[in-house]
Amino acid sequence: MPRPATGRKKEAILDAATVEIAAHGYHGTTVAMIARRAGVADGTIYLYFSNKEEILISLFERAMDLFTAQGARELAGLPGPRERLVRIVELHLELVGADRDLAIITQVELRHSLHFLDQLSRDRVGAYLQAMAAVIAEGQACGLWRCDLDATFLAKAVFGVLDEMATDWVLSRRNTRLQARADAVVGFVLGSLRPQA
Amino acid sequence: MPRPATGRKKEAILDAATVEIAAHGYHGTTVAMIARRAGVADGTIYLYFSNKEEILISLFERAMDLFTAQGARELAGLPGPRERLVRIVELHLELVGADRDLAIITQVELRHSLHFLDQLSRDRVGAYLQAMAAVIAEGQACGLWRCDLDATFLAKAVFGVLDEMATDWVLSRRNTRLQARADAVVGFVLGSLRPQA
DNA sequence: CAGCTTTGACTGAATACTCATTCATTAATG
DNA sequence: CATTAATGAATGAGTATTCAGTCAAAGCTG
Repeated sequence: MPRPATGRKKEAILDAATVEIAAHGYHGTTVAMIARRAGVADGTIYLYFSNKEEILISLFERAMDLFTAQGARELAGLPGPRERLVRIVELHLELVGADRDLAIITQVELRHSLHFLDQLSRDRVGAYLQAMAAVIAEGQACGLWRCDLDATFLAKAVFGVLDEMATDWVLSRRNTRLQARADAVVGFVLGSLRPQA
Repeated sequence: MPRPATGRKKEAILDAATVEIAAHGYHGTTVAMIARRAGVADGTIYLYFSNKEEILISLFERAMDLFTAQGARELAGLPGPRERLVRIVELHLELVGADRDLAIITQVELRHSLHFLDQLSRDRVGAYLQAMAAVIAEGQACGLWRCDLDATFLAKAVFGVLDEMATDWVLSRRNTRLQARADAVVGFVLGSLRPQA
């Protein structure tokens, strides 16, 4: 191997790790398996990642960066909180549903240990929840949605629904598309936010 | 120690495993750690469980049996679907919130591998979801709740909300009680089920 | 440009562990 | 005594990580 564009290997390692970890789980995947699939030597992994766990973290961060980038881009143009929330729901299901291997990792493998989940939750997912809560608060402020429940609470509830749909899809063997549930979820969520009678 | 009441040790091992796994995670807990806390020898564990994973499974099944037993008992006396669903929400939060160590295991540690989660999901959690869907379908049948969404879907959505609240509580460091969120969750869930305007 | 030097990305066998599981032995019991 | 629960040291399989060495390319020099 001469001196090929550095950075290609890092991507190759992350791609290989996604496939292997989705198939065998984090603990069932050895560093050697990832190296083999990526077409690099075991040691090469350690030129790009300081340890096995960092591969998993990088995987998640790469995915989350794409997610938030696309989210920010798409939401910018939308006029009201209703349109934005609907788009958030659609995007969530669309992006998680786009790559089953990655979905297995985000919905199952990443929920490893308290310490791990705690850290992820606090950082990236926390920001996502806050963004959702802001949209909901806006809808509350203009009288569109119920105000008897806290926007942060409502955001968590909506996230819970989305997350459960995603996990259910990952675990279901049938060959459905996650996106197909978007209408039902939108119906549920908008229903739940209507002002109380 | 030769022949003391058999069965006590099994419980002791499960209790010890709950504490250790909650503190260090499943993979961070060694069989020796569980044995030490339970006050038995390493080998004794294998008189009661065929391997380490079976300890985790037994743990979950013991908890789930208590859960469904109490659920069945409490729901029997309630007149309508509304009362039953409210009680399901309250019980879910009450029982998960009653033991933080156990909650760490059900909300975090058990979600380890696809294979594992898949199996649990299909069996015990599947039965729980079906019971909830039955209550919702009943409410739909008597015109109490919206009929434009499938009862099975609605049950999953409600479960998602409950599960997210539980996970959020487990990860939050503040010393709140999970039960304290019951009113908000009930408000959200009943709101989401109202018939569409 | 032709030889020479330097570089550092890459390799993969060897290391240095950790732990689940076993089983020969011990001791309580009826 | 015979039986059997219980023990815990020994085993050995499995694997993350290291590191001494390789070699293609880039830089240097006259």
